[in-house]
Amino acid sequence: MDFSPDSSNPNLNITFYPDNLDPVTEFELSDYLMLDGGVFEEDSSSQSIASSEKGLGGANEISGATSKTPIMQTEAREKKLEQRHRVAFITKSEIEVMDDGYKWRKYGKKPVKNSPNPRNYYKCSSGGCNVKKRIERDRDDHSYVITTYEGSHNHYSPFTVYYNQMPPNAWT
DNA sequence: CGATTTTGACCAGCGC
DNA sequence: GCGCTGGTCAAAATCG
Repeated sequence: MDFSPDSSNPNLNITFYPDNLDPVTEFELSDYLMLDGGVFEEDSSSQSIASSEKGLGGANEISGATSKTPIMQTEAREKKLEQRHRVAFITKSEIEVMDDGYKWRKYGKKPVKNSPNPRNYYKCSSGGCNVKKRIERDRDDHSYVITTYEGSHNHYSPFTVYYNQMPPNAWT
């Protein structure tokens, strides 16, 4: 709420969603890793999240997801969290809250140990959809933002809907 | 006026 | 059993 989606967030754009990333996007995906907690059934939906639903996977190089990732630690606690699709992104951006097309409602904030930065908890506010999202800044580089999605949406992103309804060249 | 953020309290799991 | 940590809830406040 401390930011207006229009003026102060030039990087949050619809163009960010479709297949090809728009050059306009100000932040760069420096690193992204996918953590899938041992799901009961070979649920490939977690992968589709990374590739299609996020629209980022496509041509992205999964450049060594180990370069700078304190997240790897959390992998340990991953084991106890079963059946939870988790996708973690490390994004370089000044703005932590990125508009991925869904409506997120913040439901909590916590100070992180070993970090001066708080961590924010969001939930998808669409009816019946209980996807969670966790946003936190890197404690070393304040310019990096760690975003973790948990679960899969029951519905399409509003942006995706628009995209599907629009003629192929409506984005130029 | 409805929806969303804020913030502290509450709760559960884990380690010692 | 106790205390710590991370995660969630809920009531009040705020925004559009």
